[in-house]
Amino acid sequence: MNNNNKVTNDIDAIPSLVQSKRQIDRYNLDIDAQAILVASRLMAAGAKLGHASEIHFSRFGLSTGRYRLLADLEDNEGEELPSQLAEHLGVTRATVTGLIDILERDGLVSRRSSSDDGRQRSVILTEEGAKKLRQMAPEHFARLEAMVGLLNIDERSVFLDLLGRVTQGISALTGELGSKPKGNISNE
Amino acid sequence: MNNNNKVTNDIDAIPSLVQSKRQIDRYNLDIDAQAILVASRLMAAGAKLGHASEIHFSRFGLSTGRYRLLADLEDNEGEELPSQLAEHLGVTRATVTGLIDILERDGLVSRRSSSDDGRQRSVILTEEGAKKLRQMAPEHFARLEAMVGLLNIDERSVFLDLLGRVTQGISALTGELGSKPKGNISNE
DNA sequence: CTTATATAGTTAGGAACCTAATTATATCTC
DNA sequence: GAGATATAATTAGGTTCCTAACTATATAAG
Repeated sequence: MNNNNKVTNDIDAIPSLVQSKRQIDRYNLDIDAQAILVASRLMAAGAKLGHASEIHFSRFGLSTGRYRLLADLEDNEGEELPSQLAEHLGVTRATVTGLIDILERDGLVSRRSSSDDGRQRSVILTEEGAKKLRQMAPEHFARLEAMVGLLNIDERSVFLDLLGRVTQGISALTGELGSKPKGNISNE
Repeated sequence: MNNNNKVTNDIDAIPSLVQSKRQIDRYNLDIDAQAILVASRLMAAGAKLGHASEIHFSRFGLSTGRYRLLADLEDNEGEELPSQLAEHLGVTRATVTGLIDILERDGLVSRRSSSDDGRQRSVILTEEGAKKLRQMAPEHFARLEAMVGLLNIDERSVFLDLLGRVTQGISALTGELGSKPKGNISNE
């Protein structure tokens, strides 16, 4: 029952429609229970994916954030400023500093002071860092592809469309009540 | 350019299809770029939602985890064991202990030793905790509903179906290479 | 030129969640 | 009933990311 319990744990954590209904009914709110279910399921999925992602990257001695930093470096000729990395990854500069610290310690990137602007210290993908990316690519991408393997091509397009719109809607959580979501999303 | 920068940050962080293509092409892998895009977008959405959720609940003096614990208590007649809570929330018992500590400090729950089993200490939703849930319900659910407001009823069903299948696929990240995803998901 | 202000990166400290070890109680097995 | 084993909750310490404060350099205003 030990191992079994862990699996059950994940599955039981999936929010149900009856649960959503019950919560709404309790306060006599005029809310669509399925909408709440969508929100709850997306949160659960996001948390699950985040956790799985850390496990995935830990096999290569990386974390999700450190992999994303390396990949972004590779995508930019192997050299970027910390501020650019922060923007690309959608994290703060403070977080980038921490990611670089560990990657540098492990020899996957190095720091170089700029002569143009004494405040800047650009980050460089080392040969070892490039090798790491090369080595993990086949397994990494195969697993990502397998993850969406239960969806066919058309379904993937639909999913991207719907996910994009829900993602826009996330601002409803943080913005002013009753305001329309803003920001645009393209598939290119 | 200060405030503007923060908004741009989020938007730029959205992964693009060309980016996925470039990464796959670099290593001559036989992988569907759109599949990688789906995976990347879902990760980005999950992270964004997680962050927004914390901001949302902080308005009520709660965190996402602490709210979920209160809501689960309310859904179970206001009394549960920490181990049950851990299972329902999909977190470890250690995490539940930490959540309870703060909720108890704030007077929203209390702990009671069981006479049945001396190891158990059940958690009770206090009147103040119930009041907190009552007070936040209208705004909380209205915001959740608004979040999926860009999807009509049919689209919500489709999204739930597709999200469910992708969620099943997440095990491809953690499981053995080439193994089929397992576990079932119902909409009830 | 000097003072004020903006910007790049870092440091310090905090929140949320994790794993592993610990403590206390319960339940088997002989 | 005594010793081994299992279970409930907690504690200790680590990871990831955050905000806010700080340092150093660059730029603008007088």
